[in-house]
This record gives sequence, structure tokens and C-alpha cells, in this order.
Amino acid sequence: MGMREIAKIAGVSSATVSRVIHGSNLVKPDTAEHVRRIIAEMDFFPDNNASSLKSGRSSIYGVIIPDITNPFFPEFVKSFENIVVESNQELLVANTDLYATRIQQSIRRMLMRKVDGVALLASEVETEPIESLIKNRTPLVTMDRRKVGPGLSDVAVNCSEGMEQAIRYLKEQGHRKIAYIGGRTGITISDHRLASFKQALKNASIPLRTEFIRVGDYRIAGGEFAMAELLALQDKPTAILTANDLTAMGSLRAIREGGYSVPGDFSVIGFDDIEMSDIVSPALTTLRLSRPDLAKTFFHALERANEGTGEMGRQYSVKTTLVIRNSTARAKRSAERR
Amino acid sequence: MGMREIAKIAGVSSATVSRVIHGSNLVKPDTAEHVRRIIAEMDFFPDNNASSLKSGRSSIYGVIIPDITNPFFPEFVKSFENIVVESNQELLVANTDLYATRIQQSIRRMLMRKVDGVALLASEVETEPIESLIKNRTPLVTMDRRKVGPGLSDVAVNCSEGMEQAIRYLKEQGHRKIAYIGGRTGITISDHRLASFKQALKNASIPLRTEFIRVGDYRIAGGEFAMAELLALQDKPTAILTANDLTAMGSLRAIREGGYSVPGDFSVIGFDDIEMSDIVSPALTTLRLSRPDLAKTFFHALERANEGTGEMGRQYSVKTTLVIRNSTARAKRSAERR
DNA sequence: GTGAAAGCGCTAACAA
DNA sequence: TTGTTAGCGCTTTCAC
Repeated sequence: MGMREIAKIAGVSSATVSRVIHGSNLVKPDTAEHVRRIIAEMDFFPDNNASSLKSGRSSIYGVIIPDITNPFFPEFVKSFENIVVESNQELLVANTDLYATRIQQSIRRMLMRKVDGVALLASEVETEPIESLIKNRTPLVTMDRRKVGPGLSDVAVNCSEGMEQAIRYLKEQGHRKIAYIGGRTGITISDHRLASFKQALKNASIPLRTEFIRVGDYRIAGGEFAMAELLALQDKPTAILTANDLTAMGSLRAIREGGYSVPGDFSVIGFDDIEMSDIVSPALTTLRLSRPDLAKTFFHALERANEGTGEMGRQYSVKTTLVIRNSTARAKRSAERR
Repeated sequence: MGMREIAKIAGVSSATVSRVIHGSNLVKPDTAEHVRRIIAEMDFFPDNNASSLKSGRSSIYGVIIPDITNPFFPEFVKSFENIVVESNQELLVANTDLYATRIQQSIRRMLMRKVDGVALLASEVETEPIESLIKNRTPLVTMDRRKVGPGLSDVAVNCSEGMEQAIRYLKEQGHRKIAYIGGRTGITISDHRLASFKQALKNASIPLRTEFIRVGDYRIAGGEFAMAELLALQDKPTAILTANDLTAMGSLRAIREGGYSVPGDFSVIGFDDIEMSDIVSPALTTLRLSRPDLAKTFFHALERANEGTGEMGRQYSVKTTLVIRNSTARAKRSAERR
């Protein structure tokens, strides 16, 4: 069952059928209507592979994420998929499981499918795989790499504003000893968040203590481990900022295990505002990074790149806002007792 | 850059290049090696659309899930993707967001891409969309629909065994008043779980109380609401089984909100064993449904259907096992006091 | 072992 | 407004 047969039944040419399917206005309404009826009757649908072969475009966007097990990403994918499907396109999702090598594989596979663009949210990325995308003139939009080029755009997560808010808020609550549990260094996304944290401290005239800077892995286990280290300190912090909510949840866990309470003994602030944040106990104060906004921005950047081909990419930015829940409170006069 | 050009450079025909790429053993090793080198040098990769068009197969499997926000599904997708990518195929994931209408859309889109098979984990499924798959001879494997046919297989979740275990365990712990929070009725998956629960109670000679049977929605909110109803009962249960872990977490929440404790006042058992189960507090006792096993079974069923085309589908089954953590304990002499 | 050639189903430029 | 036609890049007989 191909367009040819539909054409025969309808008494038109396959070109007309194609036009009808694509809603061309060069077809007489009557004819179009007639053809549409036949299509419906025969329950016909076109072969996408053939169109892609012909046109070189596939109406597929690729998304590469590092860890589908981190709720932030499914939530992003969901938002993104809604937008993409809305415009009759499709999503090819690849999860790299945090292996940098799998990024290359994924990109390669997407290139073979002639995707119309790639949203790359896995930040542990080397330059090589990106080049193959550029070379094949496939638009790429990255997250928080802060580099643009021809066909290469970036969506930065503007955390400095949020961090400022968070630090200011903590300061108002009487906190002066503020720790940070980040992600592996060397990854731009981690570096930027840490830098924003330091800057925010500075702006608030709060001294930075190196022993208060710890490294996690964006997962619960990492947050738990890093928090345990913090708890082992003689002079403990009274508040902890984290690079993402999972890290914050790990901290919560370590604090509980250590026999302390949140927000009684420690205030904890997450990052992302995944759905779970509102559900754990205590509900997490966090810096919200809106998934719908992020998805919209990625989509927009991709669309744009697809119109003006070869055009220079842009630097986009989405911001974060502080959402106050129950994991933060006034600092105790002395959190060190006990 | 197509096979033609590679062929020219290598001084062979495009047919030979194609053979080399597919590892055909009809090519002289020397020639093959030579061609491979050129391919690597030129960084060539074939156009999948062209192959699919020619062969009618795409090396893509489709997966349709109801709610990407429920960690069970990302965890399944991850396992499934690993297997699929291993065998040089790909995954097209569609999330229906619990809208039955989106299942049809998804299937249609997959049909247009000529997927080699569809794994359908969204259970709220009518017969119509399935038929279009069958008609197009695209293998389909469903979860817990318990119906098979030509090109249609099913993977049943054998929960009866697990339920028996759970009830037996609770009975040993002194529980006699056991409630169940399930999913919307009418969905086979919900019906089966409920039926297994009832059967298990019967086998353990524990009376079934209708007011102890509640309906959730496989999400935290539903579990919370249903548990609140249970708490409002004069004569409360002492243990609660749930249709999935999210429901169980909702119960935990309602119990905490109600001023009770787990497992002090109530024992709670989940279903699935999502990663979070081990992380919430208290860690959840649950019936584990192994994602890797489930993924393997789906893949196997799909592969099988793809070999013997038009063959009759099979009924597969994966089992569940009780994982005991901290949300269950001995029943109090009287849980009703207070 | 290797090459020539005929399409797979669709699109788009051109013709009518 | 509609039809004709030439491929898109690959696979796969069939012939050598």
C-alpha cells in the first residue's frame, strides 16, 4: 500500500496524493477532499523512510541525556516530547549512562538517521563527537557548555541569580557557615555552579572556607558521602547548598543517619526542583530550573538553527528561582553543640 | 558522501562496500580490509533511511510507556535500551502521559517509521490501535494484558507468588487486618494484582474486608489519598499492600501526616522496587519486579516474533519476589489505640 | 569474489 | 490545478 495505489484508486497522480498529505494549497479542494477520503478509507500512512531519503530530513530530533535515572531528565524529556510531537516531529532519546563513549555512539546513530538536530544534555562532552555533527551540518544545542559556533548553540543555566537569592536568604536566616556539595570538577556545568556559589558568598560578604566545598556526583550516593564528610568536621556548616536535588536528598539522608535533623540542625537547599522535592520529608527548599522553559528554549534554538542553515548559533539562558519549602530554617545559635 | 563514492575511492563497486559493511563473508579478506580502511578514513556512515526503505525494516524497536515520570519506566527503558543498542538496533520511546489517545498516535508514528516491533507497557489499551499493528505485520508485545495472537505476545507479571509471600510474611508478623491500595479497575494489570491479593488472603485464611480495598492511581497522590481514607476508618488495618511503590510512598506520607509511624503503627509494602524504595525513609519493603528481567523478556519476545514472521505469539511471565526492608514490622497488639 | 542494475516509496522540478 | 519523471542511497538478485 503506497501512494501510487492510493493515487490509482483516487484517479489522480501520486504527486497529488503527496500534495494532499502535505496540505499543499495547490490542490483543488474537491480533489483534496476526495483523496483524503480514500486515504482514510484505506487507512494509509506514508513511509517516513522514503520521505527522509528523498528530502534528507527526518523530522526527528535527537536528545542525549546522561542519566535517565535522575528524574530531572525524564521530566525534561516529557516536556520536550510534548513540544516536538505537537509540531509533528519525533524524538530519539539516548541515555549515555554517564559513559562519555556512549555519547559518540549516540551521535553516530543519530547521524545515520539524519536527525534534524541534537539536544545534548550530557555535559561530560569532548569536542570530537561534536565536530562530526557540525561537519554533517546537523544543528546541535548543548546545555551549559557556554560555547557557540556555526550550527552550535548553547543553553546556559543562569544559576548566579538563584545562588544569590539562596545565599541572601540563608544569610537573613542567620547562616554564616555555608557549605556546597557540587559535581565532578572539569565539567563546565559543575564549574559554573561552583563559581556562582563562590561569587554569591563574596557578594554577601561571607567568608569562603575550602573545607566546606565538597564534590558529589549528582546522585544520592554522592550527596550522602559528601555530607558525611561535612558532618565529620569539627566545625560544621549550618547550611548546605547542593548541585542538584538528588545530591540534596543524599545529604538529607546522611544528616538523618548522623542523628541530626533538618531543618533543626542543618538547612539544606537543592537544585532543579524535581517533582520528588516536594514529596520527600522535609520537602526540599531548592533552586527551580523549569523543565518546560528549558525544553522550550532547546526547541526554539533547534528550530532556529534549522531555518537559517549554517547560521551562527546563539547563546541562550534560562534562569533559576528559589523555592522555599521545609528543609531550611533559622540557624541555631550554635549548631555545633551536641 | 555515499557508498558510491566510497566504492569509487576503493576501486570496487558499491555492492562490495555494502557487503563489507554488513560483514558478509563473500568478500575477500584483503578487499574487505581495504574498504574498511577507506570507510574509516572518510568517516563514512550509511544512510539508515535508504536501507530501511530498501529492506522494509528499520532496526528500530518502539517502546510505549504511560508515564515517564514514574521511575519504574525510565529504569525499564534503560535496561531495554542497553540490550537493544548492544544488538545495533535503536529505541523509539513514546510517553503517553496516561492519555489513551496518545497510544494511537504513537503507534501510528512508529508504523510510519517501519519499526520492527513495539513494546507496549501502557495498559489502558483498547483493541483498535493494536489491530493496525497486526495488520501491518509489526510484532507487538504487551505487558500484563494476558492475550496473545498472531504477532501478539504478552509478558505477564506473575504477582501471585509475590503476593503469597507478602501475605504469609505479614501473617507471621502478626498482621490480620491487611488492606490493599490498587490501581484504577478495568485495567487488566490492576485487576490481576487485586485478584492475586484476594487469592493470597484466602490462602492464608485471612478474611477479606471490602472497606480495606482502595483505589489509587499508581502515583504518590493517589496512594496518599487512599491511605487517608483508610486512616479515617474506625477499625483500621495494620498493614497495607500497594499496587506500586509510588502508591506506597503516598501511603507513607499520609501516615506521617496523620501523626502515625511506619512501621510502628502500620506496615507498608510496595510493588516494583524502584531505586527510590531503598532511599526513602523508612526504606520500603516491596515486591521486586526486576527491570532487567522484564526488559530481557520483552526483547526476547520481540526477536522471536521477528524471526518467524506471522507466527503465533507467546505468553511470557516474569515473577516478583519479596524484598524486606524497614517499612514492615510485627503488628502491635492493638494498633487502634491512640 | 565481484559488479551491474533494478528498484524500495516518496518528493519536487518541470511540463502541460 | 495536475501529471510526468528523475532520482534520494542503499540492497540484492543475477550474471560473470
